[in-house]
Amino acid sequence: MPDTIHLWIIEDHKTYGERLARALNRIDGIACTQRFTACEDAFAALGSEPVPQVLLLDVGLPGMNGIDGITRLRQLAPAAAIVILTVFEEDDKIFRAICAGAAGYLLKTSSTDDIAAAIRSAAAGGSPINPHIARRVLEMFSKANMPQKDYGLTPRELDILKLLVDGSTIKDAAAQLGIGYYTADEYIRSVYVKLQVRSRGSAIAKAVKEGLV
Amino acid sequence: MPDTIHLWIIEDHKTYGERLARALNRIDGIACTQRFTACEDAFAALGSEPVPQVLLLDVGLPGMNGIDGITRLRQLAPAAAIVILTVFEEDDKIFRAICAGAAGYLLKTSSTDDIAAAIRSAAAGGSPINPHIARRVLEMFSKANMPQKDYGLTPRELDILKLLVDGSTIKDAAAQLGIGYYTADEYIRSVYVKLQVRSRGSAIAKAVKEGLV
DNA sequence: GCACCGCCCCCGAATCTTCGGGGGCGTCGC
DNA sequence: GCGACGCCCCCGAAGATTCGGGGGCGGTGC
Repeated sequence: MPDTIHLWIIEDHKTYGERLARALNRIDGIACTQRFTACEDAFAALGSEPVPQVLLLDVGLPGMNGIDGITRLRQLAPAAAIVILTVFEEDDKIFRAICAGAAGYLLKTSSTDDIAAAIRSAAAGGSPINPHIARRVLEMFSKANMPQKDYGLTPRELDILKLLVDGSTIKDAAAQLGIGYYTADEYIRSVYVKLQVRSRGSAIAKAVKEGLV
Repeated sequence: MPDTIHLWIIEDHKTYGERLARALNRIDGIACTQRFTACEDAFAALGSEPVPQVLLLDVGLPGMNGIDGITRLRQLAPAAAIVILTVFEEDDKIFRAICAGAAGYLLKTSSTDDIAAAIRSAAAGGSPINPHIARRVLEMFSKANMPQKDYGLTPRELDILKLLVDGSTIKDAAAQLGIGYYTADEYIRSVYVKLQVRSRGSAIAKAVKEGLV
């Protein structure tokens, strides 16, 4: 890594931001070229200053809520990797920050060295995540995709279900599968029983929600 | 951390596994007490041996596919943190490993020190993830939750749509909202136009898929 | 004033869905 | 051989849905 990484810090807690900037500047290969105490200031600067590779952001409180700040920053500087540095570790905050496009999530308990390493990997296209946070993310991830219940649907039943989800009528679906209308109807009824629903609509909703298709 | 972390390694590449075990054993606070070349061997050992805190697993190839291996290991040793150590970085593999309950994901390009640090944070309840992989996970995450398109549905239209997704008929939905059947029908038609679908089924599927409800 | 839009209501006819029955064929395991 | 099960087919009647029309009320903005 011959080039130094240009870094901006957005941090409303003034003394912490200052100390962090000084500490990081002492490290080889990292140059903190700007420091702000509010997202809005950074928006303005993005118009005139060269865009940094990495943006360290405290999704704290000031004015604009941090999440929207990420969104705006991403619009203004798509190339910059936005790394969150905060004290919060609520699932919801983490979740929304990630959805808004954060490229990393650190806790303020991290050491300067950890932060420096994180900045480097963010600049290299990685996503440094505090293991604690990562555990949360992974849990959310698997929770969101776990309920892969097995309803014992047969292949044919799944075929029909897929077609229904795609918007076919029973008639259409039967035609596409090359079977008779009544046969298709039969399968659908069986699907209803197995999914414990009593209508096409609920079956489709359940199928999509639980990723059966 | 006064106690040493008990570690098992499951790695089909014999010499790599041996070297890694030796290297890790030289590190303070880590003891690799078992080493296997196939998941099945580990299953057996879990019956008689004390369960390790951390399980380093190469989701490579032998016999059982690695993903199912994770699932089984989680059943047999729910307390153990399973950390994947592999050369693969395809989205699908990563995704499924995480869904199966992996607590970490490292690449074999990692240094021994990195691996040791990862083992420590896994034992402490964290989820060490290679920043490269983390980026992938975060992208999957935000991609899965981004397409929050705005179809310009009115509040009333959304009400009806929600009820449809929950399995109501138009009549039921109308009753629940305290409006007439024909009015409900009206809204539904409008939803169809806005979502560009032509049937209840597709509307429900689209609504669920895109998280409009 | 007038257009536009959200909200509310109505009708009829064609079509689709649901659910109660009825049947048959082939394969697998006991 | 017999049951269980997947797959295939059929009927009819009650009810739901879709789509083509029709109407009205109140608010917002030009």
